Order: sequence, then C-alpha cells, then structure tokens
Amino acid sequence: MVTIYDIAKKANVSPMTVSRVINNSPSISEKTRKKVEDIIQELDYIPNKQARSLISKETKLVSLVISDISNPFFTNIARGAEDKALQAGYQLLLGNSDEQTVKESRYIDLLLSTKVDGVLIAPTGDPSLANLRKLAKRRVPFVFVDRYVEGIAADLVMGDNAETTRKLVAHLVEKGHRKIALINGPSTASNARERLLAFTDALTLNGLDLIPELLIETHFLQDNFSEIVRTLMSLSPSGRPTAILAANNFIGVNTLRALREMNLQVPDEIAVACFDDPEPIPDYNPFLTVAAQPAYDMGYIGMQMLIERIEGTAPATNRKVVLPSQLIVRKSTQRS
Amino acid sequence: MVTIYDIAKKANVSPMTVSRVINNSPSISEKTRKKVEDIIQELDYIPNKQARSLISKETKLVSLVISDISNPFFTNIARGAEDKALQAGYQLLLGNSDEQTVKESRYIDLLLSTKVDGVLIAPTGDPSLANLRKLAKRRVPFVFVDRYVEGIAADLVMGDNAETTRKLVAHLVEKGHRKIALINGPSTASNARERLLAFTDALTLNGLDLIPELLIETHFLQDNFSEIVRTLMSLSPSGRPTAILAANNFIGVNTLRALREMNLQVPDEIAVACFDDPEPIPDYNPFLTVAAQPAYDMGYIGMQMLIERIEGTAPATNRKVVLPSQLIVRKSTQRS
DNA sequence: CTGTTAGCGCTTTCAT
DNA sequence: ATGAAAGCGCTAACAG
Repeated sequence: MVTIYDIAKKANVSPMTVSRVINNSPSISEKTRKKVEDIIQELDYIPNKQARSLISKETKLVSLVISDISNPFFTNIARGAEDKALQAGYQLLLGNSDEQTVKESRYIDLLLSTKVDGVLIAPTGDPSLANLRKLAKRRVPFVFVDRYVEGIAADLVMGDNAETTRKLVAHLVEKGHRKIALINGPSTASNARERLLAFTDALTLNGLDLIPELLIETHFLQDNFSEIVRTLMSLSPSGRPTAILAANNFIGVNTLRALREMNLQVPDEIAVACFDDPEPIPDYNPFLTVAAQPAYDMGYIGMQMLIERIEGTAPATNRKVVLPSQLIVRKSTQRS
Repeated sequence: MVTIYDIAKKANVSPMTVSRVINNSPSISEKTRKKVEDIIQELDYIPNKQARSLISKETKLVSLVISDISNPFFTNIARGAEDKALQAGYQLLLGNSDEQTVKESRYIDLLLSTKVDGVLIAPTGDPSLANLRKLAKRRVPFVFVDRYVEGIAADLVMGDNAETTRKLVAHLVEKGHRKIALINGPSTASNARERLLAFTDALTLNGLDLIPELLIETHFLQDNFSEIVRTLMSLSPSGRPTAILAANNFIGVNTLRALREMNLQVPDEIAVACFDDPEPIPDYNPFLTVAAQPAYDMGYIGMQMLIERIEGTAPATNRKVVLPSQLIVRKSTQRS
C-alpha cells in the first residue's frame, strides 16, 4: 500500500508536506505542490480514510435506517437520501429493520462501532426510544423521516398525516361511502397514531358514525391480512364497510389481494384506497387510489437536515418539515 | 470517548488484556475476563472499528454499485445483498451509477478511499473496465451481478438471457405475432448484447425474418422512448410490429406510456412484454407480461460469493451462476 | 513555507 | 496468563 511516507521519500519532502498537499493547504509553494502531486499521480496514491478518521473523528459515512428498502416508499426515500449524501461527500450505509425494534437495535450497535457521522431513521415505533438514546448518548446526530418517537427530540421530515387522511376520507365520502374501515399500522408508530386520530376526526367532520369494528390496528409489514379482511367483510350487511382505507401501500396491496381471494370485486363491491403509492414507476398501470407522499423529497430533505446537524450549520432548535401528499384517484375507488 | 485505556485503568489491567477480552482470546483467566467485561458494561464501551481497521486491513464494509435503486429489479438485488451482508457481519454501502460510467468511477474512487472489503457491481457497460481495473489493482475483490465486462475476470451471477429471450419470443410467436420489435439496451452492456443475440436466434428458430428496423438500440435508463415507439409505429402497415419486446422493465413501462400517448390499445392493437417485473409487490395488479428474474437471489448469491472471495474461502477459478427467469403472462400480451 | 514530535485507538510481537 | 513496546496511516500543534 502506498502511504504518504512513500510519496514523501520520493519527493524529498516530509510526510507533513504531502499531507498538506492532499488537504489543499494554502501554505505550500507551487513548486512543491506540483512535485508532490506528480508523484501522487505516478504512484497512484489514495489517502486512507480510516487513518484520517481516527484523528478527525469524522468518517463521512451516514446511515439510513428504514423498514424495508423493497417498499417503493422507502426506496424513494433511499434514493433521495443517497443523492443528497453523495452530493455533500458522504457515503450511505443501508439498514433494513423490517419493523423489528430488535433488528434496528442490532444495526444501531453496528453503526456506533462504525462511527457513522449521522443517521436518518424511520424508527419502528416508540420502543425505538432506547435505540435512539444510544445514538444521543454518543452524540451521533440523527433525523427522523416519516415517523418520530416521543420523548426524544430531533429534526423531523414527514408527511402531513392529518391533511392526507382528511383528503382520503373526503374522497371516499364523496363517492358515497358512509361505512369506511381503517386498516392501520401499530399504535406505537407516530404516523399510525396520527392517521387514526385524523380518521376519527374526519368521520365526525363528515357526520359519520365511528364504528369500532371498522378500526383495525395491525402492522405495516407482517400480518394475516386475509383474515383481517375476511373478518371485516363478514360483518352483517348493515355493518359491513363499503370502503377500506389502508394505512400504507403494503396493507393496501394485501387488502386487494385478500379481496381477490374472496372473489369480491374492487371497486364495484368494495372500494380501496391507501397511503403511499405501491407503484415504483407511477402512472404506468394505475389501479389503486392513493395519497402519494413525496418520498424522494423526504429522503433528500431529511439527509440535508442531517448533514447540517453533522456539520454544525443547523439551527439550535429542532426543525419539523411537513410535506403535503397528493391524492391520486384511480380505479379502485371509481365504481363503474 | 471510552477507550480500552479507560477500561484498563479501571480494571487494573493493561490495555492489551482488555483487547484480548474484546476479541475473545482464549488465554484469559475467567476472573479477569469477568472483571473486564463488567467494566465494559458499566462504561458502555464500544470498540472503535476505525482503529481496528487500520491494523487489520479489513473494514467489514462492502458496497453495492447498481444503476438505480428505484428500479424494483435493483431494489430486490439490494435487499438480497443487504440480508446476506448483515448476516455475515458486513455493512452495505449503496451507490447509484444511473448507468453513467463517470458517476460509477467517482463512486469507486470513494470506495477505494473508504477501503471497503469488496464490491458487488452491475457495471454500466464495457467502459466500466477502467473502473474495475482500479479495484483489481488495489486487490479489492468484486463480483458481477446482472452484467459482466469482457476483459476482466470475476465471479458472476446473472439471469439466463438466452433462455429468457427464447421464452419471451416463443410466447409472442404463439400469440400469433410475426413482426416483433426489440427495444434493447446499449450494446456496451453484456446483458443487452446477449439479449440481441438470443433474439435474432429465436426469430430464426421460429422461422421469422429479421427486420433491421425493428431492432432498436437505446439505453436502460434515459432516452426519448416516445419518439422511438412513434418511429416504430409509423412504419408502413406491412412493416409495423404487432408486438414489442422491451429489454428491461423501465423500457417496458415507458413503451406502454408512449403507446398510451398515441392512443394505441395494448394488447389489442399491439402487444408488449419485457424483461424484469416493474411490480415491486408482484401480482397485485398484473398487466405487463414479463420474464421476471430472481433479483433477490441474484443479490443474495452475489453477496455470498463476494464474501467468500473476501474471506478467502472461494475457489480459485471464477464462478458463473446463471439463474432462470420466470415467464409471467399477463394482459399486455393477451388479446381479448 | 516546511519539518519534527506526538498521538488518534487499537493490535501484533515479543517478553515475562 | 498478562504486559511493554512499537506501529498501522495520518494530522494537530508547534517550531523554525
């Protein structure tokens, strides 16, 4: 391996001079700089970040901790985050938690040892608090994306859950639905809590009754959706929902699948809408009505805030960026 | 920051003893081990990987360099790669090349400086050779996924392009098509080359003429697909294709979009099929007929081979793993 | 403008 | 079973 010592020897200067050239120090004569740079070229020298980090205490590594990169919502967050990171000279470490706090915890331990400069995280839910405290204790800056955790402060970029829920409910009501079921994420997740709250508000606002049987709490990633949907549709004809609102794209798609298994026609027999677009390439074969959140922007803005925190250019108070979603009405709520 | 010196002092042992405890060295008395471990717990000590890497020459960092994480094909590769990496104690750095060799090159330079232990890469095409040589020169192991580059050897995991192409063409022929257009990727990419070769073979095999106007070479990511499709469909009625085969999901979806702009009905006026599924969650609203490659497995197996190379447990000769694809016939090729 | 010294946190090598 | 010394590749702090 070529080190600054090899360069120094060949150039008849001290290693420190080589270090200065690498770091574009101004106090280097043009002549020496040229000489050293030529030899760097010749020997194809690349600085060793490990050694540099040991002194500088920065690694130029950041991490994105999300539920599952396979979900187009998180995919786009990742793409936005990577773009911003690279642009600022940071590299992105990817971690999937699969909504499991334990997996998230193991990953955070790794990050702590790797000494990443910061973490952009969509926490699994309130139990993530312990994991985030670990970061805080070691003074590793982190920023929330999509969800936050009570009891620990950080910059936050998320969708406007209240407004988005209102829009979705309003759309369904406008289509004539008066019995709308909500298949929600776990109440330990801030976005699920906010969506539930907004949902009940929206019902009231539209003069609809709140029917407890139609409020389902489940998980964003793993559950027996067939059974959940079957139970909903087995309610007495007068109590059965005519529309289902799913709290994320994964639930939405699985609801669709469950209904297909039951041979129920969407949208004729039941309407379905959800948060987040399951389409990675939007608008190619639209079916599901969705409220699409600007995932790419969330990742990009979140990473931007994180880097500002890392580099100390962020304001002292924590920022909260709330991004609007876009209602995209498609076939799944358009009765023929 | 807590270091082994802090632990050592508090435990009345030498830093070396602490190091031995951390690394599970057998030559430590149970008593000392317990004492040290307790203090590690108490002070919440986490080993510094940077310092360790400086000596051990390994970072437990690997990188995945792909075209674009937003493409579900690559998303699934990433997920497979991350699962395997984490399982083996490695962390994954993500890099998007956007099919640009220059961007890929910049990223490789970063990786070289970060001293990753290995790289799993879907090279942009033959011009990537210089980038790969940089890795080889520094003895950074790499493995090809999806595509390879002539002139440099490495383990490889890819789809069976020949067989997949044959299946797709056979399906279209069976549906009665005799004029099939191929909208292919750039000939600098190995998969595009193999697909073109297999395509012309398949035509011959099925007794169809090879019509040069129906063989389009474009890019996997950026191009004016509207114009390409428009040109194809503007051919004389006798020369116009009745089916289009797209060389990846992105081209497939954009072809669909272009046809919609032109108010041409798929599949009634023209059939479309493509390589790779654009659906992240398969089978939720099937439309496009595709040959789905096992992307998750590609990522997983590729990472596995990479780790074996890194750890020296791989065989001396380079391995080539060719995975079969699955033809999924959907509406876009089923005339009503 | 350039060089010397010391040390980042850890492990290898040799002692004891 | 444990420790002392040296050094991985680099840079901060000082000196000249």
